[in-house]
Amino acid sequence: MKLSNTNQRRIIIEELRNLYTHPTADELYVIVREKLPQISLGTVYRNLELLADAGKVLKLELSGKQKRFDGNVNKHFHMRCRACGRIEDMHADKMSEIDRNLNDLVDKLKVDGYRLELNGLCNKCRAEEE
Amino acid sequence: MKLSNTNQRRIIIEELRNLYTHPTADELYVIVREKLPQISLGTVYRNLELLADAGKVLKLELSGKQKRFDGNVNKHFHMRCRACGRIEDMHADKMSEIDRNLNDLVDKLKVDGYRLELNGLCNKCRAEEE
DNA sequence: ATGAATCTAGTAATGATTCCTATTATTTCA
DNA sequence: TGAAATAATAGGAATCATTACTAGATTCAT
Repeated sequence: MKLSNTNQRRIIIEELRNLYTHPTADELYVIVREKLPQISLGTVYRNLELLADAGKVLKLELSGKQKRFDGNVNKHFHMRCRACGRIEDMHADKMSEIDRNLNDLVDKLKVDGYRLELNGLCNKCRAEEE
Repeated sequence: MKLSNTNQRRIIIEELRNLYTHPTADELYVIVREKLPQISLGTVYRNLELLADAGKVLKLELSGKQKRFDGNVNKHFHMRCRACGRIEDMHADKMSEIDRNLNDLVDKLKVDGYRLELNGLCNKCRAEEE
């Protein structure tokens, strides 16, 4: 099925790409409503699903009961902060080395791929701890 | 809070340890009911939670909407089969090497730990594909 | 054995997500 | 351009995994 160009869809993807918080569908709904007050939550869910299928956004199946979404489709890792629960991106400088490590792993185990969630302290909570 | 020794709890943990299927709470409920026909689903949920807190079973937060449980608390990986959805254990012979790889990763990223889900074909589906 | 602590079955409530439907918007191409 | 065809929407209902509640039963520590 071909995706139409609707206002709702355009604004959903636009707002998601402006965020670095990996919002849940309902969090994004609140934000999108500032631009489109009559949009429905179902529309947000449906579009996030379709956009994820089309590879335009990432659907994150991390721990926790709600799914989260990411407008950044470039390869990177996610860390859940053990203090506040926020999801933080890990744009490691050592990315290529880590990537090599994990590809080795996939190779050795003869599998297709992996899903990795890191656990630790986000920058904010680390700062507060000191 | 100290855990009492109830029939229900004993049989739940016993049955879980006999399984290698990483059952959901409701799947385990069906099995436990063969021994305790009047047990309630809530009891299964509550006990799995308590046993996980006590480190006696593992609560797996993998992708998919239902949580799964594992009576094997030794360190190992899980793979979700892309064909049938089953969760299979990865008791890699190369475990120690993999473990080293991942500990390096944690070290480099300065995080506390990780949660890894592998994706691939389980033994059964691989056999059927041939 | 007994009082305190813990647990149970059964049921209700919750909350994230999906489904449904009548209506509206977008696309296609004659 | 302007129908007809396709896809999308708002709003609300339904689903389903999980958690919460409660009165009565079991287990524990002494």
